[in-house]
Amino acid sequence: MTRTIEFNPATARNSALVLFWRKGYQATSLADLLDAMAISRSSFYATFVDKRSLFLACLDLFAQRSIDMIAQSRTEMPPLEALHSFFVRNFTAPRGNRSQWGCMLVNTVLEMADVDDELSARASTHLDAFKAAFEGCLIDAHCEPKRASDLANLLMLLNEGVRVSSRRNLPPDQITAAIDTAFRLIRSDLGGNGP
Amino acid sequence: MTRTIEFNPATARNSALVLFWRKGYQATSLADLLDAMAISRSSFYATFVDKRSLFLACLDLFAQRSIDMIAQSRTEMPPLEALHSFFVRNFTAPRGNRSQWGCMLVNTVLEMADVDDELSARASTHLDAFKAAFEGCLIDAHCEPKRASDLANLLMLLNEGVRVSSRRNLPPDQITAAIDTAFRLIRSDLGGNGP
DNA sequence: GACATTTTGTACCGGTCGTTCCACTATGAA
DNA sequence: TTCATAGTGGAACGACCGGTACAAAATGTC
Repeated sequence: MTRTIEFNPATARNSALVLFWRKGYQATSLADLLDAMAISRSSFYATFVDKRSLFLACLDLFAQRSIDMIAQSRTEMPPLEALHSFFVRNFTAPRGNRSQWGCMLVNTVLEMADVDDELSARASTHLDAFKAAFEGCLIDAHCEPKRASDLANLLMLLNEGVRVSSRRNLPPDQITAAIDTAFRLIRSDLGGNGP
Repeated sequence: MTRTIEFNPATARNSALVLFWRKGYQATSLADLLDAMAISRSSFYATFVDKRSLFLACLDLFAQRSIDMIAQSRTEMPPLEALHSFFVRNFTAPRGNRSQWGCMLVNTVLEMADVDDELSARASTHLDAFKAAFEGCLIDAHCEPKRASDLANLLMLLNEGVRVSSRRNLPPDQITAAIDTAFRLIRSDLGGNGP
């Protein structure tokens, strides 16, 4: 007896995304993918072309979701709190242990640098959107443009660092503490030298 | 005509280190290694056991060299300047474009998380030594133990972030500027709230 | 020159990789 | 009932993987 309903491509793609996110491109075999997506080899190629194309689609999907996450935080609370909560939420487990998988974009940049320029560059381009989002929040918080750009770059370093640290099985409070310290420094800088 | 002198294992291992550093474990094939090390397949297995063992040796070697780098900076200038220069030097090209390869430990943590626990954990353990070194510098700079630990954790995030950013082909001054901003904030925090 | 040692070149192993192909089966509409 | 569509299962592909085996060649020592 086989499945009686057509499989849902979006659901299958999402299963693939999770696998790529956790294990990266190279370590994820086709067998792993088919198993997780619960579709046959034939359906896979008919629907997603090939492994590489699917990975690119997942990369784009991941980026879009992440940016949406920042945008939503931004509608729910003051800009600086939104930023802070984005950082904390990213490695404080919401469901499962997603928080220990880091950021698929960061993972891909590192895995594919000097291996596959297109994949690495695509991930890096998506990361640029993060900087823009950070900068937007800072502008909203009445930060001068020059300093907003500076701090946004710093927040990028911080974000990438958090994504690395979250894959290291460190005591969680160690990272939250570091994030809190960073935001305390930033706030005091903004408060003390504001216009 | 073949080589007339025995190959130098240390030199060969160093060539392997560079390759692993740039391309990671999985993307580096045995053929790549033999080519870079300029030795035959037979000599490889006779001397380095297998690919995995060689990688572990390279990982340890990389960690030792990095820690030595911090220690040396620390003997050459005041502790806070030593820290700052460590950060800047790590992605300002000293020779070749080594600075664009990031940190082999960070690369390995990400590549091997959820793929090979032993390799990932070993890299992560080596990273712990960085935190200790950072903390030591801060203590030397007359920082209270509690705050030294806090700031060391923050510097770890910053360091990991720099190592990711350095693989992204960004304008270099963008990263230096972010590092400078971070150290400005830290200095002002230390100066304003010192004992 | 003879010998043991070291290194090389090469062929080969079993396994896995991503991909293609095709006969088969279930489904839904006419 | 017939027919097109959608999905399955599995065999087979060629390429490459890390690792082994072994005879030939170069080397240093006596």
